[in-house]
Amino acid sequence: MKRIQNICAVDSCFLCNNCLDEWKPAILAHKTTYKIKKGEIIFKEGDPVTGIYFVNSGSVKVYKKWDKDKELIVRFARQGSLFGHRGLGIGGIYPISAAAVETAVVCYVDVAFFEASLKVNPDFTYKLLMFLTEELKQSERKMRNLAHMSVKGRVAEALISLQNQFGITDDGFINIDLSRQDLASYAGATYETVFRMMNELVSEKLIGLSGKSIRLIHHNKLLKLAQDVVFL
Amino acid sequence: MKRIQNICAVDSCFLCNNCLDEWKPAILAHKTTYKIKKGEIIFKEGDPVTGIYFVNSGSVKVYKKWDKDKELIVRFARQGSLFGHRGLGIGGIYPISAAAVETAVVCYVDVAFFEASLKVNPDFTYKLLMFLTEELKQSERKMRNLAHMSVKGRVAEALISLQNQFGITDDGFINIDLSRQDLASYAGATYETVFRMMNELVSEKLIGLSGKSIRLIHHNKLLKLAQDVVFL
DNA sequence: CGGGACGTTGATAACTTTCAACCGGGGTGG
DNA sequence: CCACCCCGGTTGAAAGTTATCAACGTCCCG
Repeated sequence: MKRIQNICAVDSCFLCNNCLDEWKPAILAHKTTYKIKKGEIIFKEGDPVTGIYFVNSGSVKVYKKWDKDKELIVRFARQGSLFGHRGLGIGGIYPISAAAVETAVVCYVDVAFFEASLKVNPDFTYKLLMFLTEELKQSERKMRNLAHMSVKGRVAEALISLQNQFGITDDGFINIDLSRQDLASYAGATYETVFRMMNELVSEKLIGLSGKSIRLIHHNKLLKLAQDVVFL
Repeated sequence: MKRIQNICAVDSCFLCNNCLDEWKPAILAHKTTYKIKKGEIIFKEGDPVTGIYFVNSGSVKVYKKWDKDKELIVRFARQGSLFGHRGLGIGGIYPISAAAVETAVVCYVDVAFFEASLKVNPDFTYKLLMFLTEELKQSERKMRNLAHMSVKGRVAEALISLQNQFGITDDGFINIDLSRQDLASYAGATYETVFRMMNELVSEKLIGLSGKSIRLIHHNKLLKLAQDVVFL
């Protein structure tokens, strides 16, 4: 996690992009920028909260640990999104961990400044409110899936979700470089089980593989597999 | 769900309680009050969003359905809390359902008015933001538990959580009248399995039963059972 | 008195994790 | 340059957990 020159692309930053114009100079003066290497941990649950992060490029997993070598990936943050905001509110301790999945550039502001932004900038607060509402919907949806959906369904859902978030490359593969381990953590199941389910999906011709890359072939059947009552 | 005279206890209402004083008359003029009988459904996921509810008395379960006769209870709302706010944001459709667990009195304001409150009242928006942040923390915590914790642990966790939310009666029992079915839906497991786990907990003397009522006996052991790394 | 909802229990089936072993490739140190 | 090691991927078998099914009991309400 190396501090670098500010190269924040203002128009793809949640903070800059949703703020009053007159507040932007303050942001630019205040924030710092870091480059985070693939795999590097940014903060861990239990760490005292210092600030909020905004993703410029790359991708970051937000996760909760369990048992030293088990975790659940709660969501991914990528360009234009933020993380660390769960540190707000009571406690002053991050309830989750964050690490770079793909080498990332992030902007950082400390909590005090962030809260000042909220005070000064009601419209920003409102935007953040909407952002949290969406996160909460996703979160509860995922909760229900973990409780009731089979692993195969969850894998299907995870893949669709990844494609929605990261898009596809020119040759049609999901545009993210994710280890199988992380995929498993995202689907909320073990490595081996996810692997087997992937195999089934391949032989049912619902997805295609090329090395680590994954391509969705039969989007509709995948959706149906996830028995999805689409109230996204 | 019967409309009744406004009997809102201002000091236990999230809306009234967190708002500017000058906005309160507008609220009082605008809101309506309903009495909801035990078991009655207030809205279902998929329904178009009409407004936000604030709980005055009683208790309401917020849940997601699955499969006609399965559901997952996401949280409970009781005095001083609100529900239906997940209807905010894009979509205009409730992503969750709500029903009274114990006969409840709730205040209701329509979305337009609620959003007007947010605009007029930055401090209220901020409070709501904090509320959502806490909800999100809870939600993600529960997500992790569903993914990694055993049913027994989840039952323990559910009971502790219920006691924290609803407190205890004079004779030490958790102060909520909840069907086993709902308890199971809250813990995210089947009826029968939860039943068996309750039996185990009883014979381990961690909890006590009296009819439907439940008393926690060995709080610490329950917590440990839930292997809880307490970053609440 | 009958019916239905809820509670209780056991047997069985299905699903998922766990464990253990193997493979192949990339990087490292000798 | 090569042998080795370690990591991530792959596979099979066994164990453990949880859901499902079926049956029965009980209480309350109509």
